[in-house]
Amino acid sequence: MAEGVNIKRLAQELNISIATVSKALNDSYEISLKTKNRVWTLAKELNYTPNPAASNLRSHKTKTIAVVIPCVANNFFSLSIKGIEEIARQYGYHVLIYQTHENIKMEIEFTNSLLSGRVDGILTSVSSSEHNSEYYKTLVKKVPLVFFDRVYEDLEAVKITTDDYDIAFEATEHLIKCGCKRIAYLYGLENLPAGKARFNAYQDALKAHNIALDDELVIRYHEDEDVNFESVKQLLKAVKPDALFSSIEEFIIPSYLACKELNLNVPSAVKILSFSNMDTAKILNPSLTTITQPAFEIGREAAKCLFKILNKKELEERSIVLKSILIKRESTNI
Amino acid sequence: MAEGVNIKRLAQELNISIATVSKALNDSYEISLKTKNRVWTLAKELNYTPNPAASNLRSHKTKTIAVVIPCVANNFFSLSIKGIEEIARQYGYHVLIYQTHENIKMEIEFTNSLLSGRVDGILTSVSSSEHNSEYYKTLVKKVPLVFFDRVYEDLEAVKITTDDYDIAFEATEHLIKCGCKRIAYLYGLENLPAGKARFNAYQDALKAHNIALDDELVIRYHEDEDVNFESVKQLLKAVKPDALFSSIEEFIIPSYLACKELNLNVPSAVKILSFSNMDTAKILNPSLTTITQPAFEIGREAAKCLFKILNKKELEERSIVLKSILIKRESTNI
DNA sequence: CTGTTAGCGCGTTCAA
DNA sequence: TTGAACGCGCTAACAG
Repeated sequence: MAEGVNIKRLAQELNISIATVSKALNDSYEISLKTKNRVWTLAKELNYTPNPAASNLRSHKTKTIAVVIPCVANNFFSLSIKGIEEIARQYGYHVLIYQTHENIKMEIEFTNSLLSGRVDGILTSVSSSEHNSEYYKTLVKKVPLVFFDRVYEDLEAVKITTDDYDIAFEATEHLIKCGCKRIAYLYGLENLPAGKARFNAYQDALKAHNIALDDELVIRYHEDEDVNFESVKQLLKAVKPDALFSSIEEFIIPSYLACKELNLNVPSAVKILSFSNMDTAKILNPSLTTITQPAFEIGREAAKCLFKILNKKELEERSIVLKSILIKRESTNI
Repeated sequence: MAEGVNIKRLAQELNISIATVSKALNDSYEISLKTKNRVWTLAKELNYTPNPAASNLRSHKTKTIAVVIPCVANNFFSLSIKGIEEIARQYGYHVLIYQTHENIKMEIEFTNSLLSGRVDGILTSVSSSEHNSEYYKTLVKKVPLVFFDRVYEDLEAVKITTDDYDIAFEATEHLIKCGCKRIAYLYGLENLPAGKARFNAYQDALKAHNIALDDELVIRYHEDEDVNFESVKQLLKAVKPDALFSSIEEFIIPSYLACKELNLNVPSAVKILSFSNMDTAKILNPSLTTITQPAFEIGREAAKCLFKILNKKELEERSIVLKSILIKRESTNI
């Protein structure tokens, strides 16, 4: 029934011009309420839906935004998408998803493919593999773009991030107050501001409490999860830390499994603290303390900013920083 | 640089007609290799990308598919999307995401909004809130549509599902062999074939082992997680089961928390077994046995089927059933 | 308030 | 082998 119903057809049936129908459907002030009503009722009757391609071609508006992220199968990003989608619906927008898998080439390829007018704007959380701000420097001039969570420091752009430094500092202090002296750091997102801020906060907190830094206590994320497992195991055996501060949730599983294999009780022998948006972290109580980023809110804020830009509204801030939450666990409580 | 580059521009620069450029770009047999090469090189030079709206308007092909699911912030669905995206990329397709939040009205609204030619095809996992096969009965005739995981039984359509009955039977038997006699069932997806199959398998397995069914051992999923927590707690207190078979992963957290609150050791006092795609389930070893659905593969298969349909290729099967895996845990091993 | 006209960028006749 | 012309469905100027 909806097949082949276009404004031309509506115009014919109502004996008015195509332009009038178009204006009526867009609720233009030029059209009388009476005519509008006639058009609207017939449109509903015939189940008319505008052809998006035609309207886009003419108006240069796609009613579509793109989300370019490393991966959807990740608690943080899937929650962000949920937030983005919610806002997009409010504005009647559609949401395209692109996963880069931390591959900078795909990131560029996808983003370029969006430049031909497929979307009105883009939300991006950059890949951690390489630094690529030159590319984005020219890109932000071509298309409305909002960065969220994973951003580049040296880039003039609209950014939604979290208080990585502050919360990591607080978390480190928490471990110290729990009596930990040899806190290992599982370093992720090295190439990004978020990763660096977390690591700096860890170091600064140790210094502030007169605890010597020790390079041996730091291990770096590897994309092969077996390697991470081995690294953590090696660390636990060789350096004997009393806590593991995991800066990304990908380190949680190898941490637990390594402790288990070495018969190290969590949290009495080794405490584990991690950035994480896993719901299941609740079950790991009392052994896991988590830093939870407001992923859903980040998605919402990022989308809101983008729509402000699209609607040419003034942004109060070009950079918004949301607060994370440190969820302490029973036995690690002070 | 890519701004305003269209076939008209290419035609002008090369002193040939627009039509020739169009044909050359589409590698038409009518055009000489020499001309094609001239066009292709210039196109690359000027960074030409075709306008998707225009080409869609003309050709009725959008190079876009939609995924309509209850929620992305869910281990199963986010993995499915990952699989879908991977296949879509291979075909040069774009992926739109719509979350219904188990709301049948949104499901219909979204799906209808896609009928005006915004996408070439749809992948759907239906909402569990209500039965709605009448709607889909007419829909499948209008647009290429593949159902995955959550489907309607009484619907002639292409479906990708998993072996819910078999695996739930195997899981129940596993619990029985571990010595459990009073296995509680946490019932989710009641309105869907998957949910019913799991429950039937549970009952049939008990019968096969001459264990009496007991309605008191069954509780049903409620969307308010506090209610679920209370239900499980109540169940544990009043009926004293020796195992909880959770048919959806949403029951895992309330199950653990309830056991904890009642000081019931898992798995020695109560065993927990659940459908789940959580990576972190690994940590819960030895207390949790999981049934893991091949979410990623389901996404891939569903997408593959859809593209076969779009390319008018013959489908070998209109219904594909993939195998789930029962991951047994140490202490519950036989 | 309503209608006429002219494209948006592309693909597909059909004629040369 | 190429090109001129038309139209997909809609919106935006401009007339009336």
